[in-house]
Amino acid sequence: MSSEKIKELFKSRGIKNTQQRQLIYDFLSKKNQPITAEEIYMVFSKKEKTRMNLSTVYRILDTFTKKGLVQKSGINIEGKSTYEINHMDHRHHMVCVKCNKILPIKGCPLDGYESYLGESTGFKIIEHHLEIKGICPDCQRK
Amino acid sequence: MSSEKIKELFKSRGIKNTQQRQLIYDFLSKKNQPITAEEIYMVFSKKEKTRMNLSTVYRILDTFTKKGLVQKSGINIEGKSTYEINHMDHRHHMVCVKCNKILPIKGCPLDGYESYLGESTGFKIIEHHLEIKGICPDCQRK
DNA sequence: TTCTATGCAAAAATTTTGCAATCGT
DNA sequence: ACGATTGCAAAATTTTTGCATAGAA
Repeated sequence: MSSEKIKELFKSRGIKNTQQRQLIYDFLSKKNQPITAEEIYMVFSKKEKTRMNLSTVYRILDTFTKKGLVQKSGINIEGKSTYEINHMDHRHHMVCVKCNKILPIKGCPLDGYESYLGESTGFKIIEHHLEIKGICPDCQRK
Repeated sequence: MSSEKIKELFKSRGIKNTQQRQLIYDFLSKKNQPITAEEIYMVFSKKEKTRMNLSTVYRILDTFTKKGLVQKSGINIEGKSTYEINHMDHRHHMVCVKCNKILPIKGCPLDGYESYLGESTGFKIIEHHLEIKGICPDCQRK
């Protein structure tokens, strides 16, 4: 997504277009994985050209979350919260218990099941949350 | 589960049977829902008869997790990690967001899917965790 | 220009740790 | 009695906040 497109997206949501917000949004949309605020901070604080404070990262993630651009993921990495782009399409992940690598899963295995469950139990289902843990191919070889 | 049964369970896992561990295990198995360390602490620190320190709660949860009795849930409540009993029989629940009623689900909707996922990605899948939220029939009528 | 966002430093909140006292076997 | 567990206080870590400055509309 181009810088101009992101700017438009921000405008449509009433988010002021700042350099830091551009950078974080762009980064998250490319990352496509739950990531901690600190990881984001590390990426940018190392670069000479960008000014980026950890507080700012937290504040921007908070803003994005409130505006629905980002969501706090259920996954914690070393005790830190993680965030990810809020794909309009519902998505799940696998987490490697050894290296904490996160892999998105294509599609949702509960598609269809939810409506079946709702009908058979009378529950009005609002959302679900699925976490799959395992060992990734790399760590299996070690 | 009786105090004696819990004691046996501890013994079988090499966990020393202390008063605090009994209390926490008993509480968690009845609670049957993700809960924060602080919530557990609050429950017991208010009672005259029990001594229970927040550090102890964290340490016990850590011990239980390592021994497989408890698992850290993916869900964070107000920025705090949550923990829940690790049921040996693989089971899922629906939680009513209005009255917190919990309804077990028959069967696991991911049966079969896990092996498919493992094969197609090379991940060695260890476990999964599913939470379904909705509004129960009773609360829909209100 | 005006209002908001950022950086910085400090505070608040959560989780972990060291050590002496206590408890369980 | 011995080693493990707990309470307490303090440290470490993560997240939030106040305020002056810089930046966007």
